[in-house]
Amino acid sequence: MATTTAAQKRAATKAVYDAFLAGCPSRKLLDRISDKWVALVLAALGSGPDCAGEPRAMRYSELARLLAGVSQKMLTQTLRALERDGLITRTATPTVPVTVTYELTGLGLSLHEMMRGLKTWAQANMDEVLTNRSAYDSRSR
Amino acid sequence: MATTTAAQKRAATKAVYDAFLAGCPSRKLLDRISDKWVALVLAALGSGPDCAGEPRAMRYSELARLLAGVSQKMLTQTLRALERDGLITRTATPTVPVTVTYELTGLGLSLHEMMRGLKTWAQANMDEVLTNRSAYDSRSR
DNA sequence: CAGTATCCAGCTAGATACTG
DNA sequence: CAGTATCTAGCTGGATACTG
Repeated sequence: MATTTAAQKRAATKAVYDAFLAGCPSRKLLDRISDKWVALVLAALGSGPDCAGEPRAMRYSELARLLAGVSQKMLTQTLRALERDGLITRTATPTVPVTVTYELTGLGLSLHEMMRGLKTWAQANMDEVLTNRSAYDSRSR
Repeated sequence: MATTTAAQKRAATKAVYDAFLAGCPSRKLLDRISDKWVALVLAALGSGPDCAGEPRAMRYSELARLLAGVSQKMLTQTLRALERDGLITRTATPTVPVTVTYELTGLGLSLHEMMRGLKTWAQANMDEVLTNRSAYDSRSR
């Protein structure tokens, strides 16, 4: 039926695109790293407090103190998610009271490196974006 | 007063960290690109429908058709945000009815290149993440 | 110390309807 | 064709309180 061809084409396109989205590794990656606290935990474990040091293990309370403003709920949730993905390891030492440390895995370290590339782009270009933004705003107002 | 020193220290740390967060270019970049439709529009304008072609201008309706599932509201909102940031240009041709095309700027193209690096990491490593994820789930259940 | 459990306010995405 | 306007349901994140 020639009259349904166009509609069929569009449906096919949508199906392909939906599948692309659902399976897209980039989308999954973005979903993970775009989380505010994920990025910060990664930065903390990967580069220390000032984002300029060495990767090192940190305790739960140390992270909580460093990421000022994070709620316990979000910190725990974030750490669990990263552990689940194999990006960090959780180590509990049965002292009294218990001591728990978190550390980047090789995979987590690799992700951290990738995010430094992102950081480089941001430092090089976000000023221009911000300039464009305020120029646009003053024009339309 | 020596008794307030610890509290003062923590308050100072928090203040520094809050300032770091507010001004951090990386944070602003993440806020922009983590948006689902931003990433998709960038990919569409930068690499064509199949993410493998050349950067080219596209019409509003063409984008709407390609990004199957996007609402008019979100598409318009996304395009406005990208235009505001100087990442794409909007060109309206006064035909009847009006024709509007969107195209990446140099800055937008540069961002698109950066995101291809992210895509590379995702394609190389997300499989491992997904494996870890299901292993973790089957362990704890 | 290192969490877990619960509740709720705020924002946002999407559906829907309308227009120059 | 390319939008704008409005409404609302659902999710997310934070505050709070409790615990092995």
